[in-house]
Amino acid sequence: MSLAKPSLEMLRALTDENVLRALMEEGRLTRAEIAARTGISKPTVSDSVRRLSEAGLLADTGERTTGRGRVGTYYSLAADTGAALVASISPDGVVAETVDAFGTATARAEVGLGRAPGPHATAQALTEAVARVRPRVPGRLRTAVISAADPVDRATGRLVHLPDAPFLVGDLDPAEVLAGPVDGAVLVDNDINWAARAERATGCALGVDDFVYVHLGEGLGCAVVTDAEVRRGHHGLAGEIAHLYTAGPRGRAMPFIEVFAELGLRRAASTAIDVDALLGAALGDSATARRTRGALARAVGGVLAAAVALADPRLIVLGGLWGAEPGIAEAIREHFAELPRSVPVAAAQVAEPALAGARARAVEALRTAIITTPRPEASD
Amino acid sequence: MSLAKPSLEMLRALTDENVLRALMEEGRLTRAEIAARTGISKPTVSDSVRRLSEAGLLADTGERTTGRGRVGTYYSLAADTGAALVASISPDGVVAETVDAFGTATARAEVGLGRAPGPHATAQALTEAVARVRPRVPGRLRTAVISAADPVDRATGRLVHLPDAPFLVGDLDPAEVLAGPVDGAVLVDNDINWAARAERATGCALGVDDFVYVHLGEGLGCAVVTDAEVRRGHHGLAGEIAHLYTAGPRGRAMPFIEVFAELGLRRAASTAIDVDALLGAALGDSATARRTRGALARAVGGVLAAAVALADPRLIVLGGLWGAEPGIAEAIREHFAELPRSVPVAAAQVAEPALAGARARAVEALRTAIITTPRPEASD
DNA sequence: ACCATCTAGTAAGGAGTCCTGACCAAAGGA
DNA sequence: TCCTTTGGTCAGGACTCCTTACTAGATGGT
Repeated sequence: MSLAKPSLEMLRALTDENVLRALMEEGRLTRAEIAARTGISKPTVSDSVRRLSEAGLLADTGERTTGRGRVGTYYSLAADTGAALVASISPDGVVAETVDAFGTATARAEVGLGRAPGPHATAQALTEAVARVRPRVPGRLRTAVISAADPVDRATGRLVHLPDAPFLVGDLDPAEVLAGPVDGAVLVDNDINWAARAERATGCALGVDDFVYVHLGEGLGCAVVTDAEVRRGHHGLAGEIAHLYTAGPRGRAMPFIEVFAELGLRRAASTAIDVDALLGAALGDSATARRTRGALARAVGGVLAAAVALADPRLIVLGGLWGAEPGIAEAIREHFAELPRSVPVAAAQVAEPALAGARARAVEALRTAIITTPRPEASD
Repeated sequence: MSLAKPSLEMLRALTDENVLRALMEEGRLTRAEIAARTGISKPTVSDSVRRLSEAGLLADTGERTTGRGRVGTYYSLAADTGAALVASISPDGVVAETVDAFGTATARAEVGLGRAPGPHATAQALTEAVARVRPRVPGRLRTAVISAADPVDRATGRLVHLPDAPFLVGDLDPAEVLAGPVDGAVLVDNDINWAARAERATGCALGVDDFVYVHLGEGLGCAVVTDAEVRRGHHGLAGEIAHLYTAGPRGRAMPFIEVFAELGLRRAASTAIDVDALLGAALGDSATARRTRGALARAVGGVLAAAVALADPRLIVLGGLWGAEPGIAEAIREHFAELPRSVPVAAAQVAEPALAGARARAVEALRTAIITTPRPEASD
């Protein structure tokens, strides 16, 4: 039995939610406009606005309608309903932003990191970035959404290290670092998953319910979107494709990540791919470059075939430093088109994709937090 | 804006739904029992029962409470609320069942098929099976849920033929065949997907939200369950693993289905696996049998690794004629345990899994149909 | 045999929510 | 100045749900 019990209180809450959402989407509205937008009658809207104003969630903006007819009063969310924190964490540095319930970014700070910074320095950079945006926004930070360049454990939100995959950021628990400045829930996910959500919201996978986003950079990963959601799997490690068996050089079956070892394209003493070396070896018109491109295309093709077989996407999106490189992407596309059950391949197009995806979710989370704010019982 | 508009009608509908669901789960209840179960007050329940009785959805069963206190009246769903059809279609034959809203199977018929029957004979068998159960149930057949032993197109519900995969049932549109006897929606899905749902509901994957069900029989396939749902993908072809690249004999990368050609285990002039030959070649203690088992385990292991990489399941379930065969399953399990990121492997345990899964969904669909039955406006 | 006890269901009244339709207030245009 | 237009309020009514008190009818103890 997980069926909501009907009650008048529930109805009222639904009315208030309608009113709040209308204002979050539009910014400011008169009561008559809210009534027209939501389909709720004018007296009911007036009641709801009074309730929400008394609870401190709404406020008269002071603005008035102009034009024919009686002057109307514009209402908007109260100024102190709080903000949400968005941050992206990678070995290059930390970017932190705050957004309000209208989806507007209100502050931003970037903190760079030197070479091979380690988790301690990264945590400090995160703290620093948050400290820089914090004073520039009014109200509380009611929730945080974090993107990290490593796999994220779904249950704990901690970054995890998988065997034979590079640990780019390192052992870090963003929720712990943010426990001070943020007084609500902290949601952490992998940057590739956020990038996929961003491509679905505004990029080349606009509105596509089933697609696979393949990230080819220093690390290898992908995001699987089915039925309009990124599917994270039990531990949150869905899409960690380093160990997927594919075709290596000379037709041998081997884990995807091993292909780069065979081709001599991994960084020394690391499992990370040497992107500069890869681009140097694979671009151009020489016979060896063509051979390298072919080897990469076959290896990636095996991965794409696996994704198609298991997820049946409508589209495949290529992202990452070398995955989105036109010369290589074209080779992949050509090879993949030859395989049975090929699907369209597109290139990622959203700028700062991980941050964009996390930002959209942060707005949602903040709105939900505002709507579910416990309100005092009406009594006077 | 996809937010429900609040209204009193919606509240009443919710109350009625609570009452109906309580009765569907319990069979018969007095109004006082319904009130206790749902948390709704007794007068409100009485009102709802009166409404629903007048609409013909509920009826006094004639039974009365015994024991201390005033006699109570038992109510139950009306006898003519209809039934749902469940059918499983495979080259072996058709099994048809009807279920009522309580989840009880009320009639069953099986129609066998000869060797290589073809779609026409299969359609006839389906018609015949339905004709046999139809007279044994009162009321309409308000919905149908069908399991088919071939891939199913998600948009149309038709069976589809994939290159290099056996087309076991053949070109068939179950919805068309059933258009006469069934007057509601017809839902068609692959038998492997239904089997996975059954294992999640009552079998070895009980309550597991993320797992992969791998079917190894004449055909090859799998079902991917993430976030508690089977994910079908854009066309409904998620889990069609015949073309997935894996390790073949002598370490060569090749599509999964090709491994069986290399091992000489496919049926003549077909892409179907010769299960008898496979079991003959792989079982026993001879050196060649051990070699064959090893080759199969490596090939399946590559597929499992791909599924783990892309879906991150908590569990893998092996099903199908040779996948659930203990000797082979053990070889697969042993090999898979050696790979990085191994996860537990279990054997399927539900009997008639496809039918069981479809049956459960049929009950749900029927219940929803009854609850959303348009009811006459109260007016006298 | 009688009465206390227990339970299903009803009745009455009240609180709360939403809507319709009439009405009021104030500004712009004719 | 008067009419039109528009935001907002008021009054009344319909409806839903709940609490409290009560009735009906059976059991079980004394």
